[in-house]
Amino acid sequence: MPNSPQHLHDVLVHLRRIIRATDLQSKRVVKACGLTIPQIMVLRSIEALGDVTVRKISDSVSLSQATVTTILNRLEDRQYVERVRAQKDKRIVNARLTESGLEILKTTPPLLHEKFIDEFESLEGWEQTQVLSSLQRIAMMMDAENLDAAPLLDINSPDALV
Amino acid sequence: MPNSPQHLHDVLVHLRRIIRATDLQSKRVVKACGLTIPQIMVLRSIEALGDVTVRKISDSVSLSQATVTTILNRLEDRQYVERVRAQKDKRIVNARLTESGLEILKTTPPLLHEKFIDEFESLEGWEQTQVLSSLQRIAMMMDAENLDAAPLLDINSPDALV
DNA sequence: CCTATATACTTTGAACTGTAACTTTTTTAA
DNA sequence: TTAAAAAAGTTACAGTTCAAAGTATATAGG
Repeated sequence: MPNSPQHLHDVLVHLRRIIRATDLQSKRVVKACGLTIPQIMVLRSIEALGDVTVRKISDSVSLSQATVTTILNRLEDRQYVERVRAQKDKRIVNARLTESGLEILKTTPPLLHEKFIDEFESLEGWEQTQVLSSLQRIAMMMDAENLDAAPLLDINSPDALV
Repeated sequence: MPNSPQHLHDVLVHLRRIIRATDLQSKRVVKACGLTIPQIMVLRSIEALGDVTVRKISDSVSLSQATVTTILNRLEDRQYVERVRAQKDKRIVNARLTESGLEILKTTPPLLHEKFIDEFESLEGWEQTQVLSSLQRIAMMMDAENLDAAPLLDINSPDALV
């Protein structure tokens, strides 16, 4: 018989640790290259998708439009990105990488900690799959927006974002 | 043969979705009871541990001391908590729940979305265990502080924090 | 005793994050 | 045609989060 209340509590504890570890990794990455993880994800997303709207970036990196706007502001201040208003529909803003943006992207480290990467890669294939599918399951269960069961394995994001 | 780069990328994507879902849930909880998830976790931690130092709270909720301080500031402003300086060692600050603090705690909803709780509880016992152990594994692999393999199942946190 | 170090906590500064309200532009419908 | 509704972004605001620097107190060594 599963002990759900205890398990749920443990889920919460582990999630908090994971969120914290992610924050800490972002600080490490900042020290290494001057950009935070969300900034790098936005840059890579623009690189992968070409000139792209704020909405598409926000879908691609799982952040709200408002958050992407503030991140774009900072990236634009530093001239890694420029905004180009679309001609046919003037509501639309396309983000575009600058030369410096392309340059800095080359200096960015992996977004997951090396320890994590090493340990994950040292897992057996079936273990990797199990971890991944659990993670996918949790992501789906937590996604209160899509109340219908979303199709599995619908990952069609730009690659090499790690 | 495992396709690690793709898997690592997928791990990152799912983690981001999970972090976002957690943020969104916190906003929902605020609407329901006026407190954010971190605030509730701190309050429950104080409730569970009794008069307790900032350091212990920060360990218990997996947040830095500085973060707990700012959360305590807000909770103290609203008089849910009071700080009591220890007599024998005046560096130490103990946090204590007030009457209102105890009251408000009774009104707080579960910290995981109801959809998540329902779906998690509907899983088979072995599935719950698998999800939980994957989560624990990820949390451990991401924890760059503890480079040695931490012992499994060392969960001794106060209960009913969900 | 007195200085150096360590501990407990707070402050500061910068970034992330979302909702709600707002502006501008486009589309729809009367 | 023109008013209403929708869509794309931005702004305002409040909270979270951490590292690093700062403050106050305690302990250890000379």
